[in-house]
Amino acid sequence: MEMKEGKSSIKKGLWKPEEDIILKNYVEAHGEGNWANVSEKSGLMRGGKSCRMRWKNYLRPNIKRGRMSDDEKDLIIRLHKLLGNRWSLIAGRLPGRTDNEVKNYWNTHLNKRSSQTKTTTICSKNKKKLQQFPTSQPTRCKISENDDKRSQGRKREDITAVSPWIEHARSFNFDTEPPLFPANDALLFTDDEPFMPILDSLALYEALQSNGGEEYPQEVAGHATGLC
DNA sequence: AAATTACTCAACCGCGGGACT
DNA sequence: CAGTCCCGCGGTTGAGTAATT
Repeated sequence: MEMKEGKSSIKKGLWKPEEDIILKNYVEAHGEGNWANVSEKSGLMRGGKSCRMRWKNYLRPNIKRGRMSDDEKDLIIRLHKLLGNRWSLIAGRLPGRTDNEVKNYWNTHLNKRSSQTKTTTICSKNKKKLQQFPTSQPTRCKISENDDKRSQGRKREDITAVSPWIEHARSFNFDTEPPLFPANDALLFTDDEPFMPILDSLALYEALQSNGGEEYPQEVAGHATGLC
């Protein structure tokens, strides 16, 4: 897996304007996809993933850059409360914004803010960080030794370590026990809760409805209302 | 003015999953 | 069915820069 990108000839680091032009021209000529071949065929010495990421987060048409509007902030907060860290889902509701941008924005602006006001919705990973660096700022600190140790042995198992809420979720029987929907959705979801597929479409529906009810797929609304 | 600290965000990495052979 | 390839996601890093001392 990812063998091709392990080659030493693959260039890394910030993209230069001329590389952007090459990639943009190539994608506009050949379309998106088949990223693995892009570097080879376009002459870029970049990995497929890097090309895809650059296109998706920066070069793609209709990318909206700059400050988040209040509406966007509000929607991010609302959707994050409901969906958790599913940035691509959240970004999908924000025209012109990318998952990376939403994720960065959350981590740098909103997470900081919420950690100041909320005490019960710190995700398990951040808990660890906060214990390590007892400030309200969850972003990285310049303690490179810790950083190195942190980056080593970074594995999925660490992330998916069983926590009490997962155990709780596992014990929840959706077949016989449909979830209740309190008026205050904060009671239903916290950052510490797992993704519950059965609630996903409803969560989106509710989030969007209370945000002015912009367009959403019919089947989502139907699914959601069907549950209610 | 220089050094240090804090912050932002583009980019990288590892992984899971679907498609294909 | 198993192996491989590719795509996309989410977590994390680190360079660049702003703010502070």
